[in-house]
Amino acid sequence: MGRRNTHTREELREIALQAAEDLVKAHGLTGLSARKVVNRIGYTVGSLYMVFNSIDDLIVQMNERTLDQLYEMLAASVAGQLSAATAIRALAQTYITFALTQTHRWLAVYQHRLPKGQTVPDSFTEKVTRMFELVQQQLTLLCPRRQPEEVALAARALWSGVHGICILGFDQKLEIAGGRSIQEVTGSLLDNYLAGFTYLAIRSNQ
Amino acid sequence: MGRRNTHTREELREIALQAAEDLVKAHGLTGLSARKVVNRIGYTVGSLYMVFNSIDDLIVQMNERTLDQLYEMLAASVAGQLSAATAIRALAQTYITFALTQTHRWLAVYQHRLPKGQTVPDSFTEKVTRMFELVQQQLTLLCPRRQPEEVALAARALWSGVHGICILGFDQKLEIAGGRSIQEVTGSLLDNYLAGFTYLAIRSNQ
DNA sequence: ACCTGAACACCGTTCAAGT
DNA sequence: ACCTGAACACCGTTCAAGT
Repeated sequence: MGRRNTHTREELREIALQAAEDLVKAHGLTGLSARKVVNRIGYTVGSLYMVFNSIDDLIVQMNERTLDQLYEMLAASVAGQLSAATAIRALAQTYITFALTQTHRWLAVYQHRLPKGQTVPDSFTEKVTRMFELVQQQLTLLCPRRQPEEVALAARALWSGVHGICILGFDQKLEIAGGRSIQEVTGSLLDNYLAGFTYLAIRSNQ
Repeated sequence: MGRRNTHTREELREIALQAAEDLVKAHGLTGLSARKVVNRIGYTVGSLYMVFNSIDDLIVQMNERTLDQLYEMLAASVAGQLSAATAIRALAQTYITFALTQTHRWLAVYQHRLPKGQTVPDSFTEKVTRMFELVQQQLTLLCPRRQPEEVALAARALWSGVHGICILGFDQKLEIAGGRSIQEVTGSLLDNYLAGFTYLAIRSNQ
């Protein structure tokens, strides 16, 4: 026993995070445990604590990777758009598609909660902020004469709205009981919010 | 040991749910466990399974009580309002206040997820639907000429939006990084969405 | 019929002991 | 320095045994 050195610390971190991701993909955050992760990579429980402070630390790092991948897809979906209006709709559609196809990984980002006193690292918060800024940029293009603070507020309202629709959509809380699809509800949110946002902008300039 | 009969089945269920609620109030859903619940009420683990099918069953029943109380407060806040517009704002404010004051109980409703194949009972879904209908009623009063399906869609979009803002607001995901208060973001959502919803209604009637 | 408490298969985390 | 595996204090769930 002891001292195998088949992997560097960084390699160990990498394969552990990959194993964690696979477990979450297959069974959700509930299906993840320290022992299951190390079983997958041929180590024992103790070794996990050479690379991670706790199982929560591992989960946060796994979730940061999910946020990275989500951001890449969002950024890519904006790139090809001709107008700010279509770009915002593309962002929403990409977010929904990610939530629909990577449901377990996406849910894990929001489901996981750190114990009492702990807070998520700055790197995590930055990745969330980046997403809001992507929306904010397009809203600025849509209404260039609006105050930046108003646009920042709008980006948060709109993006939280899309997120809320996705969250409730998966909890059988939307579809059931005469409910509508996530796409339809998001369409209503974007149509009416953006109409209001641009209309009120015109009014305030008169 | 055995056969104390100090409580009826219904009383046992009641004090167990109350103990669970107290634990969640104090420490969140993570602070809840079958053993902690029975410790609080002077029983042993096994007895819990006389009244509940599983710990998830207990949590679902506890969450239904939270939804009941939330609904009562929402319904009460609408009662005193003079217009549909102020009623909708009152609903949002009551929802936010509930989330801010009963954070742990409110979070537990959305945080808890049933294992793989299981679904939440119909009684649970109905309690969620009731909330949407409260908003839907006011939107119907606000725009009486709109198709009922459009109003239903709007209620879901608007309410999911408010919910999303609350959820992200507590995950340090809104406030941090030049963020705004939950109240401000909700204000932006309501102002712009309702402006768009009523404006587009006028346009379509011209 | 009601309730216990031991048993089982799990957790996360720590750490002396081995190489 | 790296890694193990036993130990500890927890889980949820079951069920024979007691009253």
